[in-house]
Amino acid sequence: MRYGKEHKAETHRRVVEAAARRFRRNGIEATGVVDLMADAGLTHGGFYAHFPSKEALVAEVSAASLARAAARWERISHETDPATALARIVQSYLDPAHVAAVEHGCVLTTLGPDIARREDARPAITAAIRRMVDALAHCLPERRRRKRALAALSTLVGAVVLARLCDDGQLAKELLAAAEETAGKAAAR
Amino acid sequence: MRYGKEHKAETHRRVVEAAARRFRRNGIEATGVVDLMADAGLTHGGFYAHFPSKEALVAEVSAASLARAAARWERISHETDPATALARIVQSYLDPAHVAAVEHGCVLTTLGPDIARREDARPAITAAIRRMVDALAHCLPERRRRKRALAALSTLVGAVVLARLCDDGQLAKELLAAAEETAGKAAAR
DNA sequence: TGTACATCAGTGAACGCGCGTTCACTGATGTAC
DNA sequence: TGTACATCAGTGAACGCGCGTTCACTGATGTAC
Repeated sequence: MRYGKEHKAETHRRVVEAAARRFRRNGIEATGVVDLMADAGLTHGGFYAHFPSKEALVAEVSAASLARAAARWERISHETDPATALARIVQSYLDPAHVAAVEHGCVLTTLGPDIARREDARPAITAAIRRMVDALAHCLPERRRRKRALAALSTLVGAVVLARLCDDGQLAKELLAAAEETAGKAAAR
Repeated sequence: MRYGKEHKAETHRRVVEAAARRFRRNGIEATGVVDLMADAGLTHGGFYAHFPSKEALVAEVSAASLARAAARWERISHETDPATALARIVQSYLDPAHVAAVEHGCVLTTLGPDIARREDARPAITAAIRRMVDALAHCLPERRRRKRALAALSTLVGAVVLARLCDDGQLAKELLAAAEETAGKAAAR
């Protein structure tokens, strides 16, 4: 079964993506190596040709997932005018449909407390948070822009965590709407 | 080993408290029944005289822990003048020392995404969130008080989740300070 | 007051199970001649 | 161009281990007489 040089990297990517979905939907500990390899169309034995351990996969998944999110925010914040960019970022983050799609949701809100306990995952996550704050700051007027960006990110993350905890869809929507107003209008002040 | 009537209830409370600490510090799945019973000074076999399953314990722990937090906020918001009450709630939630003490931290920030996946834990959590929002609203001036309370809670929760993810203590402090200003000054607007 | 018995919170061995990880093996393809 | 060999991504049986849960048992105390 020898393959071309792209092949292994491509498989690696597929496993990381399968893990990203499973971890977010079912939790990290509840996801077995067997499960996620099966999702990627493989058997479990091959796992250790790609990753030294499950912990290393967790670190890679969270780093890759957040780096992608940060890159998306950077793109939006540089390609459009500030006010539109901010609205796009905030609205897509707080979109109820996006909140419902846990398996594709931002890792900060789906795995946050869990990866905070894993020391080796944190450096890359910190870097991504910094990039996200900077992207938000880029959309804001100059006065106290950094402070506002930091607060806006907190509001976004908290609203999504809370909306997912709520049994009651009405309360969840209220939380998202209130957060959108607070984070979205940071620009108008 | 027959005991007085208070005894079993007291043991039950001790197990719930031990579990609350372990779950927050190490995560729910990483905490075994053996571990938390040992913390409470017992052996694992007795667990099922107190709880039908580990899942039931998880639901009880999160409900009890959040009910206590909600009750505290209600007490503060009714015992002091609105501005002081808001400042006390916000400052204690965002206190770096409190952020560091994961095992005593608010369940919304330590176990949030994890308990959002457990259907049977959510009704009690939703009720506690509602009480916390109402307590915050009680500290705010009348105009759009509910919306501000909802946004403030999101900001508090998000800031603590993010601060715990940050490798870098400086960035963590910035996040907390920015959140304090946004959530704390909701009253002054 | 003293004795016999019932109660039941807590014990600890045992269960089946799925976990993360290892490793000898397979076999399709790239490479050397 | 054709053949022999080396490579190595992926396979699947096997490992020890700790998990959640069950259950027959213990023995200190409350209760009945």
